Amino acid sequence: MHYNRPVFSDRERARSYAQVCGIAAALDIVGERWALLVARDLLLGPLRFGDLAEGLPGIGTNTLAARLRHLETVGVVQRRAVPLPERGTVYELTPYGRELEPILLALGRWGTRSMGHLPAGAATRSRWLVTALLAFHEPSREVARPTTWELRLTEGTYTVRAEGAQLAIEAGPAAAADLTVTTDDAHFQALVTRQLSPEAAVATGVVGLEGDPAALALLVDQFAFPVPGEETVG
Amino acid sequence: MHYNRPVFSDRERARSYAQVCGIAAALDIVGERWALLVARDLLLGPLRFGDLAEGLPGIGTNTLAARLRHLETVGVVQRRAVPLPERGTVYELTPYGRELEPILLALGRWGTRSMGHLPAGAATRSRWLVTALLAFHEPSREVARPTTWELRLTEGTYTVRAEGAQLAIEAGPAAAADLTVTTDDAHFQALVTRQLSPEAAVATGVVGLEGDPAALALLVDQFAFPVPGEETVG
DNA sequence: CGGTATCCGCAAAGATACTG
DNA sequence: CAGTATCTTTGCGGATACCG
Repeated sequence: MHYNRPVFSDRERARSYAQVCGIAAALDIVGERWALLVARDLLLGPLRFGDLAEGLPGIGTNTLAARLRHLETVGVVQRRAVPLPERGTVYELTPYGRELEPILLALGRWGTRSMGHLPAGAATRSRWLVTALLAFHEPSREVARPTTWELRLTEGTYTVRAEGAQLAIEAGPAAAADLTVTTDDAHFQALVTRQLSPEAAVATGVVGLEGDPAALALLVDQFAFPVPGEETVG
Repeated sequence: MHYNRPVFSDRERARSYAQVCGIAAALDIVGERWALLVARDLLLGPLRFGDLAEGLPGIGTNTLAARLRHLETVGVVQRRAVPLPERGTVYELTPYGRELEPILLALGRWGTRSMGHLPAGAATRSRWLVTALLAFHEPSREVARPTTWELRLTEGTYTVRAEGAQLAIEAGPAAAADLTVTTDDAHFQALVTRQLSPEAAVATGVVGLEGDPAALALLVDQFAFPVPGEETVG
């Protein structure tokens, strides 16, 4: 693996902590406001500028552009041209940026216990819900054979694939899913947090299935979300 | 475990990402400038306001006070009165704050590969060097029997204790050390990064030992620091 | 020593308008 | 759609003065 040495601008140098410490160095790179949230939204695959902006309510296009430029300079994000017929540019994590994944997921588990402070009108995105699946995946719940689910949620479709103790999720439809689950974010969240049983979900019709119905319980079982209200900080 | 629900001020509410996402919630709490560095410096034990300020060059006492107030409100840090004869107040991590440790250490390992951008005059602290020991501790290098080292470095004394695959470090002298190592930060760093052999260190007198000299090689062996120049980003 | 309070200047961030 | 330009607001760093 080879990377370029990023050339820091005067501005970046001025804001640098300038400490001989790995933690401070990391924060020089991803410590600015919004930076880690950009990385979070890219965990499930490349996104266009507009999709990123929509997924970061309140960021302002100038700030987003500045962050992307910075993250590109330091080797966390890279731009890639999308070929015809779609055209355009997408942003994706570099291999180095992808190594933030376990850190982001651990941070997410830690922060979940402090979600009590969120205001009533807090923003919701399907992508964040799906990312939480990664965070609360329980490797010990191994699947007997490789299984693929397609999740059609409020704002998009995601593919979940389990193989042994491994779980991989990416944006987009599945090539060949064992089960396709169609529902909205709220009901899907109720499912994985065990506030809505798979049976009830199907019986009441709030969740639509296509494929092997038994795979729904298997999906829910892959995750160990904290019980709401327990061990909460704030 | 019970925590209070933090009451966010108007300012904090205004800066909140307000996203239903554990990662965003975590950044609402520790995402501001300096916040995670305060937590880092508290990993090895409680500190006074002045010690914190000294360990965060450039922070400004008002900003430090604001951060500590915030971290206290959200349940990451707590103030504690120090009894006589010392008197005063120290800040320490709460149990919730202590759970940041693995995250901070992982972030530090990640950021270490980007330390190439640091300016020539970057600040150095014994505490950060010792924290790096925690980050690069290699659990597979189990010690045959519990061993305690006392490190007398440039800016203070630290106690390292290994037991099986576990390693614990805290600020302050050891009650009963197998070996006391006296040297400056630069030579100690050279030791643990294997740029200076234990034999050479002792032979040239740049490292002073008191106790079982064989324990020095054992200490160095507990850590797997990345080889400088290899797999560097920036 | 252990902070708090205040003022200044700068740079980042938010909002919005605009352009290729 | 993918940004840039501009304006306003806010946070941060630095200095200093002050108080228990």
